[in-house]
Amino acid sequence: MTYSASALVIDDHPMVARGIANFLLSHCGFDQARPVSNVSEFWDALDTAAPPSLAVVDFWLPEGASLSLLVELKLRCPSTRLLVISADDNAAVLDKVGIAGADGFLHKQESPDVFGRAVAALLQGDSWFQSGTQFAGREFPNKELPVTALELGLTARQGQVLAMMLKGLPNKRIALNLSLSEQTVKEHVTGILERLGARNRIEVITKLRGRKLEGS
Amino acid sequence: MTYSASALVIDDHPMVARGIANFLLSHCGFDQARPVSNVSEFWDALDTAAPPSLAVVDFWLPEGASLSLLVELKLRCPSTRLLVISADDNAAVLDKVGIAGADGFLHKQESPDVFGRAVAALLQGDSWFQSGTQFAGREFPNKELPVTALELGLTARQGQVLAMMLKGLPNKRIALNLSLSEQTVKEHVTGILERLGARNRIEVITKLRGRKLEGS
DNA sequence: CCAGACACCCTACTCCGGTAGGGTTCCCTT
DNA sequence: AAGGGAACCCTACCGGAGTAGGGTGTCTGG
Repeated sequence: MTYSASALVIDDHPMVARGIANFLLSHCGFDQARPVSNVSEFWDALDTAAPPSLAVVDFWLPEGASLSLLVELKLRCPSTRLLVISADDNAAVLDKVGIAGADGFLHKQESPDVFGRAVAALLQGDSWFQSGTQFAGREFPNKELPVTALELGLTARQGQVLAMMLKGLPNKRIALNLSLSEQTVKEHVTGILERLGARNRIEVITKLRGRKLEGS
Repeated sequence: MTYSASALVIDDHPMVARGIANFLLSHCGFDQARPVSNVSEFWDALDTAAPPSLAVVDFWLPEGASLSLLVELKLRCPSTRLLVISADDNAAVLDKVGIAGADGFLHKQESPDVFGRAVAALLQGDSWFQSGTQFAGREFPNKELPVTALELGLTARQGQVLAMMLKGLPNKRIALNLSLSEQTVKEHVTGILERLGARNRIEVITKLRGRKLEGS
């Protein structure tokens, strides 16, 4: 279980990032754990080293950058496991995080023990969404909270296409609705899949579980 | 709009069925509308005549027969439009009805005017789910109410396959999980599609919108 | 005892979804 | 002026999904 594991930890409070990084080194068998405290530092770190096995991301980054960061990260380092931490126990947060491609979610005030188990689970390829219930779990009443296309790092057009994908429309129908060629729709779909880190439209649909997008 | 339209109306209270049938004849341009008040009568009527353009089905039939009746009907007469009526405004009802393949849903106490518009919408190929919001609408909080495979007229095996389909698993994976050949899975899938009146798995997923089945 | 339903397997085919790799236009920023 | 990104179009290809049409064995109810 203690392979060679590297981590990148981002939290806008440097001490927190540092603390987590140290914990990973001393208690989780990581041989590398770099703490950063802002987004550009984060990308720098990514560019100057091999993709880490784990990224720990604070949800409340300035300007709400975390969601797009998650998406972007999943895109650039598909193999990196994503653990999101937040001081906030809002179900909506957890929900959005799941959509954006995180592999796990934890409250900051969680005990080190739990933290360690979550990390272990992620490294093994499992998910960890607080209390072990996959974010599809029933205690999150799925309030149809709208997710904006922008939050997911999508273009406006991709957002329109995604909205129809979620209704279950096939490419041909979407093309008709938007007066496009089927091929163009396919390209938008490909873009969406890439962004959301899904392998096909079914994964997208099950991830977003019948949620609605901004512009209806 | 007033083609030759025929209807079959089932309600366990004969007077209600009769009243609706008359309304269809006098106000909706139907040239045939047969009221029946129990299930066997219903199937008899179906066997002895061409599939009607519209079926009006009371949700509260004895023994909760309406759900399986809907599924069965959709299977035997795919072209028949299905309007479900209920005295009950429980969101769960509306939800289940949508799953079972109904094209529209109405409260019994709805005004004749609305009733007429709903019927017209259905005959045009549209859906009608109370207040025009497609049953995907936001005012139904989607309580993850479990639907049993049996309620949908599925076999146990089909239920297992469906559960995995809803998680977004491809046939190959389902086959592995159940130790089956991919082909066998395909056949179960085909059976499910037939039953639920869907054209592909995506329609199934969007219809059931991430709900859970009985046996996990 | 036999019909029918169910579960299981097979080959062969079609169609749609998604990828790859070409191209044009518009617009925005450098 | 030049580059980049987004939107749009095309052909060609591959793999998964779903259908068609064959087959086997088991169990259950008339």
